[in-house]
Amino acid sequence: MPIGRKPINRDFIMPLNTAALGLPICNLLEEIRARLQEERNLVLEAPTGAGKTTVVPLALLDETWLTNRKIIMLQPRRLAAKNAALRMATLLGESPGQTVGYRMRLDSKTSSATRIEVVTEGILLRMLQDDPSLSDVGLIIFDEFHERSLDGDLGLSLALNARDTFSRSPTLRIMLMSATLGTAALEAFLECKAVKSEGRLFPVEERYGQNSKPRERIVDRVTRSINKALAGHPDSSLLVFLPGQGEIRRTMEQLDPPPGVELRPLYGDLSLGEQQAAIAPCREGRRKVVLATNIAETSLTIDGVDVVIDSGLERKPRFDPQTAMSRLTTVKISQASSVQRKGRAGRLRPGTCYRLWSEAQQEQLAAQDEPEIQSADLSSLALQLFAFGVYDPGELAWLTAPPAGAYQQAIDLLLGLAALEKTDAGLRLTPHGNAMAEISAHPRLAHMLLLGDAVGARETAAHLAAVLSDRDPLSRDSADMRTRLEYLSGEVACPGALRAWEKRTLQLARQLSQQLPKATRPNAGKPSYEQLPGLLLASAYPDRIARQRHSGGYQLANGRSCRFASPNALDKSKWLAVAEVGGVAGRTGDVIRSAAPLDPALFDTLLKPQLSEATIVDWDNKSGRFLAERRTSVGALSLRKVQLDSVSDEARTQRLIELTREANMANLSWSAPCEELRNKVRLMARLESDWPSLESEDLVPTLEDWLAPYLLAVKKLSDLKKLDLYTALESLLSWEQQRRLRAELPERFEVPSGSKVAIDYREDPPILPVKLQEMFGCRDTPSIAGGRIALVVHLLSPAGRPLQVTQDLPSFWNNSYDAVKKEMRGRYPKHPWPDDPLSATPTRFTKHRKQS
DNA sequence: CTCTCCCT
Repeated sequence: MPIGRKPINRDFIMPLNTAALGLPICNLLEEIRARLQEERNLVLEAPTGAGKTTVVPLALLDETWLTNRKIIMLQPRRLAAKNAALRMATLLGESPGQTVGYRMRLDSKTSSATRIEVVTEGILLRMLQDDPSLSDVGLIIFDEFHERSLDGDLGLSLALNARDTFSRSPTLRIMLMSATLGTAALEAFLECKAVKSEGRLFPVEERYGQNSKPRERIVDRVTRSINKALAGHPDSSLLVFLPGQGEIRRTMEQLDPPPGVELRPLYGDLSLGEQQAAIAPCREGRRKVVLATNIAETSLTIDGVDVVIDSGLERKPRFDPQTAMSRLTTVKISQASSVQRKGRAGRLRPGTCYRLWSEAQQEQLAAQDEPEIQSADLSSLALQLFAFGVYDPGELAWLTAPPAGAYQQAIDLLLGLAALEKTDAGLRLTPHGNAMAEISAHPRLAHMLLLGDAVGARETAAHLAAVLSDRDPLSRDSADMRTRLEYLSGEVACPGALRAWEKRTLQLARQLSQQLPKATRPNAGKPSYEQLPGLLLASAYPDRIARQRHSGGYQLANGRSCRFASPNALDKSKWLAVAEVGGVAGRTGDVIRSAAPLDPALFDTLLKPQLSEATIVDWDNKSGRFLAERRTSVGALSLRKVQLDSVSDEARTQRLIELTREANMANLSWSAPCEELRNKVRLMARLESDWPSLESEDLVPTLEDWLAPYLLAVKKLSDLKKLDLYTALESLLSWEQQRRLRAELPERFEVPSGSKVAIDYREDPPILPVKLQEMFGCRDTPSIAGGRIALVVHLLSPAGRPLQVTQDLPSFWNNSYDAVKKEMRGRYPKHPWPDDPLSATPTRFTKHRKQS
């Protein structure tokens, strides 16, 4: 025991908890202790109100396996972390910073005596970076793990990895605390059995909607429901869950509340004061209707509410790997979320929850929310992994693995920001990327900070990065990023309402600035003061460099179009560096939320690395030949074109391949022999391995390999049709394969009459169409490929009409021939219809010709 | 038809 640390009187604390607080979790403490004594992983399943956050860490403080190492408890939110530390410290008769401390960005209270640290999830990643073995930590508790935040998932995977990599004794213990749904997956992942606790909520009655007007707008349904509930619960305050600000505003416009009822909006964009006003209790004799977004589901609790009205909807961001942008979508909530929302009505006494959907629909909701890792921007995660020496996410164990598409997008972005480079041994972190990983901001912003430093604009870059890494209260009024910079630099006095924002943003900026490498001398050229905001933003968001269209609006380097939501002074600028783009899924065009003018002269200096050059070749109908031009572009925006004198064979071939690929090879002449070759090779591939595929879906991706040599002769577009496709296809087969193809799958088959009948390879199995009389005496079904493929024999009448289709000739002679003979003898009397076809002489002629 | 929540 460290000198000077007061021994903790657990006997005093625990009875206090049990008796005074009556927390259900207290009955399970002995079991939790016993389990952690034996096992290194534990899942604790406990609903809200069980008291786990306060009681569990304190109860484990004196366990011998801790060997004086710390307990780290993770919280998804700053306020919750601070509150948890405060409650625990109070129970010990201390204040935060003694035995119990907390740490979060820009705010911490810890000391050398601190044994329990409550930290936000992002801090754990920084801790791991400082000490990858976590040598002074004995237990990590992930609280509210069911929320499945990106940092929580990543922190768990990295903590498990740290334990495996630096195995020591006693080992690091890991505990997940989660709400009641979905713990089975956690148990399986950590190979342990959950300890389950009761909750402490009052019963809440669930009332489902009738779904009588399914097409009614959500705002109208909510309005009706609020009016009904206000009448039906004359003394109650209401909490209404809506997806977003728009619905809150429209509902408030429609409502005409009775006297004594106050309407209070509540969402994250409101200032702290406005949020507190929404939560504050009413004056005596009055009641309130709080119209809230998801902020009231987890972050803020509203006391004095015993009726909840749940629209069943929420807005969620969805990262689109195609455009590297997140956009908002309105989606149905999960069952877990509906339980959480309902619980808000039962905190102090029994309550009622109105759900605006039917009981049958409840069953169809997803059981739980999708883990954030499945729909998030993964560029930060990818950079962190590389900084930890994890070059492939597959090296870690994941509860939910990062999706491949978004991960690849993240890698592409990091390559574009020069954080990664390709080497013969695969992708590696560059020194620049290493410096980026040290900075606690999105990789785009970290890159911008380093560039700002290199052009002698460290402070401006830090101000911009700070603005862009947090909620931006100015975005409603102004899209021009320069407005923020003027406030933060002190050039323009900041309005009083923005003082809190200004203070926090400057704090953030200072921290970011301190994370940059020590004073490097500006070495990358000197932009002018006017050029700076645009340059910095364009370095962070090169894919959102935008150029005005003649028709108005802008086109982005990523190919999409966007515009300002309302007339804006910025649209005098032909070029913009756009930072944030908004827009709701399903609506056409995106909205520019923040941007700065961009000086195109920078493309010749500091932004030169963003340019790409390409030779574009195309067929020119007028001159009847291929023309080439050299094109300089920023992403999808073309800057300059220069006509070239001649077209190289290589460039022309490449263009022809593109055209062929776009046409899915329909621009080539697929003759009957080509088709037959393809059919035959398909047959052989079914019988044997090692045959190439001539299917379109396999040929199109490999056009460069097999078609390119034949394209050298194609000087005009019309030459494509003359190209010898058959030879090109055949060359995909080895000589031996070509020989065997002819031997195994012959063009013709010799039937008993001596005719050499063409086999029809268009069907599988192939068809042998032959006059019935020519097959007399044939006891076995004809076959090819050394007897491995029985042909489908189409037995034809003398007029060439199919009489019978069979793959079993003996059975035909035995069973069906007699009936065919009876019917046909009258119609074709000149042809032979013998009683015993197997001993008759096969012939292709009539009786008369046969005799002659 | 003016963007959910959260964090280094």
